[in-house]
Amino acid sequence: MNLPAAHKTAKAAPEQVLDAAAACFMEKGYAGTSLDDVARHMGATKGRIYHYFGSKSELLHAVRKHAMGINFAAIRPAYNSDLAPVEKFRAMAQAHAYNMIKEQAYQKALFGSLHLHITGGKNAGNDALMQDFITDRRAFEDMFRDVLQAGQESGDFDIKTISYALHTALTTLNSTLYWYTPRDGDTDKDRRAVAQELVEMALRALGACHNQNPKGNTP
Amino acid sequence: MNLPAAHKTAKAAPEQVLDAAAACFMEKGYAGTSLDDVARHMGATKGRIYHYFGSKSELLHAVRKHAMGINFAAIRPAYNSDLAPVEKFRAMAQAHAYNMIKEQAYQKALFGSLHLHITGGKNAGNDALMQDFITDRRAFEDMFRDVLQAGQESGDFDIKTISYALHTALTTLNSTLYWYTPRDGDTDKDRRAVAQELVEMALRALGACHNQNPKGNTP
DNA sequence: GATTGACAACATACCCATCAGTATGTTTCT
DNA sequence: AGAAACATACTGATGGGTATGTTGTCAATC
Repeated sequence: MNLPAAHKTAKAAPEQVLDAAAACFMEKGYAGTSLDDVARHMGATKGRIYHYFGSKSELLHAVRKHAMGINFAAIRPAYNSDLAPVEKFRAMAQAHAYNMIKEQAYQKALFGSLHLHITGGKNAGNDALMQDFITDRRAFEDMFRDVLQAGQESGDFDIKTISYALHTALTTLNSTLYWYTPRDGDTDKDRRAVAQELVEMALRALGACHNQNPKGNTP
Repeated sequence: MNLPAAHKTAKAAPEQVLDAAAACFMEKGYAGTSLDDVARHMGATKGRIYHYFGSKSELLHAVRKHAMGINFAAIRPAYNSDLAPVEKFRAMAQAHAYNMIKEQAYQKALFGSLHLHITGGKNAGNDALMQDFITDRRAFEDMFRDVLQAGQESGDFDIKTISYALHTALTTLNSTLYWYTPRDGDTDKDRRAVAQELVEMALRALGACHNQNPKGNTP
């Protein structure tokens, strides 16, 4: 009822807050970021934030939710396809690895929070919200787990312990978050190439030696 | 000159502070940890901390230094050996992966800080201290890089981009920090077995397919 | 079509708890 | 006695949260 007409709407206001929060959480971590920081990052004040989000932890949760939404959307098409395990994994992995490169802000904010939960216990925000997020994360991992399991049973993968293999593969695909610095002149093609190399290594780690990828995949 | 005699010295006082700091930084992150938290964790007060360390960031730096010292000590024997590239990598990787499991507190504190630097820029502590740490970290990575390069040139590894392969391998070996929860009944043997599975996957990711490890390594 | 009023969408100003750092004791050993 | 090894008490600044003010927009009414 109060859409800013059709002036020159850059982006919806709540999403601007989310973007600013993601950027700040990425740069300085959740605890290290003040709401004044977030507000300053978008040229506003705290009033703007509290108008849309009830608290700091709620804002974090919204950022995480947004990030997870992106992640699910990225791999779902491949997951729902009827490809064979190895090829399905390749498609999902490629989409995910590429996604990690492209949405660094949200993903780093998410992983920073995730890291603290795993390691610490009951910190970093409301517990109910955190639990909800853990459930999402679990569902996401299970999509990959399914494919690994299917591939193991069909003999296409050579996996010893599913859990270890799953974490290793996902960690590999996520690894760009920890070392890839976005260049100013990097094209979409570059990013896809990086993702593809990671996918190849992940596939080899899973023991899927018997496939030469035909150079082009999931165009 | 002031060693606490030979009473029942559990541990040197400064190291107690380091341990407490590492534990707190692991649980709640650097920014999320107050020095009162650290003090409370060892049943003392801030006076104790400031008696040995000049500031919070200096304390963080000491924790990182300590962690890096452990890391170097873990892989140096294998690095200085005259093993062939693949076997040298296996030995280094095994030692490192095991080390990550055993020294979780220091390592998580270290990686939390590392993560913020990579992603953020000039935060999380004094910049000179941070630069010193980055140098250490670089030197550590280079030890693995050397072995990868040697293995690539000798044809023992099948690596496309050294940098990507290096990060993938290290990330895999570090990955336990993000998912392995130390059980109460886990023996040293268990930990070594987990490490070994990761090493095998890392080796396969590096294209070192042509070796069946003879079940026992670096005893 | 001008007026009004109600509400969204913020900004400003303020409150209070927390926290890094300091200044000053107090104890214990040598 | 003097210094190491702390504890206690305090300070200034920061930050999450709140309370209140201000502005623009739209819809009903006149």
